Amino acid sequence: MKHSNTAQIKPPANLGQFLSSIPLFNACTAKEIEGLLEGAIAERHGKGYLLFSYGAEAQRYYVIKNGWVKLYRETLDGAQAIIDVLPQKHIFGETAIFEDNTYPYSAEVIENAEILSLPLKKLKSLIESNPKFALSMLTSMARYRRHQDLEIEHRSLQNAPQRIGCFILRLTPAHTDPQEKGPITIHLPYDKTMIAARLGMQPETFSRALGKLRQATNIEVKGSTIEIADLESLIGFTCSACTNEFPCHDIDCSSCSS
Amino acid sequence: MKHSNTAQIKPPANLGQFLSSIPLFNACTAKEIEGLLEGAIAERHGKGYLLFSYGAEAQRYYVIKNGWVKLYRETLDGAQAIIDVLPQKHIFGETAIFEDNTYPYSAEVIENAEILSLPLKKLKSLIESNPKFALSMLTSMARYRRHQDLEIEHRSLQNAPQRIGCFILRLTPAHTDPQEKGPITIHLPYDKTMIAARLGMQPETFSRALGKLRQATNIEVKGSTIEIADLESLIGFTCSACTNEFPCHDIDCSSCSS
DNA sequence: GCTTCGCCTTGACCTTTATCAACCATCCCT
DNA sequence: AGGGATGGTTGATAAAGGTCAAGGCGAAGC
Repeated sequence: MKHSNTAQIKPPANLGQFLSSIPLFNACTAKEIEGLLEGAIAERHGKGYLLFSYGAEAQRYYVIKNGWVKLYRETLDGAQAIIDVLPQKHIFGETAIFEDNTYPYSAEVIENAEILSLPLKKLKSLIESNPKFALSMLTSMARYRRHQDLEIEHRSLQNAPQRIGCFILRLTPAHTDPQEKGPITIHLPYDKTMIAARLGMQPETFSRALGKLRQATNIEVKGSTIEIADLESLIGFTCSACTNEFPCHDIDCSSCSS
Repeated sequence: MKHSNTAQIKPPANLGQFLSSIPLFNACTAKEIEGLLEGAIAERHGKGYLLFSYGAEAQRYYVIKNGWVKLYRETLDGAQAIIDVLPQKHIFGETAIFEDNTYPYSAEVIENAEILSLPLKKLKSLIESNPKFALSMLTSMARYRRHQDLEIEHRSLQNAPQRIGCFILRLTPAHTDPQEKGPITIHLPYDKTMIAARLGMQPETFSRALGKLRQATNIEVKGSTIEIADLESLIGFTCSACTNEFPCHDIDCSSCSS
């Protein structure tokens, strides 16, 4: 295999600072962070690396330092359902605590990534000992829930070009003003095929739908670079089939746990 | 309007016992239950009664004593996205605590229902003061998350007849043996139109898809009564496009909060 | 009894998306 | 430069589901 499962150990450094920068751990003391980090492992993985499989026994949860990870499940005949595709700073695998200590989905690296893995045991004891942290955790889960609700909504109300438009809009910088005039340039963060799967459509449909979107909203597509000439037009086309107003940015899911 | 928004006050009685029977509150002491119930209101509402609207300020959360409630959001032009349809013993509206104290969806009664509403304040202080309860809450949210993940999966992998089949299977008693031979009779719990919306399809599609399902699996449909002659056949047809094995029953979502 | 209304079904037609197949572009490797 | 991945696009066709319009049917009301 080309994108084989390369994994290298990297000397842990500054991990505490990194963890603290994640909203879920915002309120943790230095001591607590230190506790969470006991037994931490930081690794670099190539595209295609399987972090864990659905149903496997869970001892660790994961934090993305950079890169992208997809969460999915698959049927007996190999069809995959993409549950989510996560960017840096996201946490995943931690819900195994609340199940029977097995992972409720599989997780695979889709863009070369640095991944931190931490013992679930420490997380669990922090939840149990610090009510404030439990509340953070709840807040984080509630955020994620809302993010998933939105996903369901998109699948029922938006068509393919609109789902792509929405995906693109959520890639614009978080502080973008809907009235913004000048052209905005964004880069697709991973393969188009993967984006298609993430949005619940076939690659062919994605390609064609992107074409329609281009025609309808004057965006320019060059490979994985997209230039939005007229933001308002894109918003008008996309968000008319959604219950949220523009600067939704996943309802700020930057602080989600998953 | 025919199904107008009737609401009657009902003398609260035995509410404590009812609350304790809900998994989320299982571990609560009698005293804690009593605290939660301070300011409780039990009401009966007719079909169509709007409990609260998306974005409204939230002071209370709700528990379904019986009947059915739909959670949804809508676009400016009136299209609704059904987020979920909840049966008795479910809790909803409680996530407002973790947002900005507004409801993240609208909630409407769809079958005459008895609904209990409780002050969010008391819930919040219980979470903060009792780490065990916070953990119950987390467990409950994690369950719900899984339930929503499954929903997304169904929408990407199952076609209309399969989604209906899955819906029917989840209505069979929880202890049903997949090998069960004798015919099983179930009743659709609410309008077919509503089920269609819940499953993300049009009423016409539902009607036709139910026809296909009937042909494919030898179920018998008479109004809202369905007789499953051959359970294995129904399972085979339905669950082949799903990552779960049969007795999924929403991964026992009886203990979800929403 | 008849009427009415809400709910459900059916038919005809159209749009959207999936599927199958071929082809192109790019990058990488040697 | 050539060969082979990989990823993306395009065309033809089919299937699934949505839309519009009409009609059936049963429960509730008169």
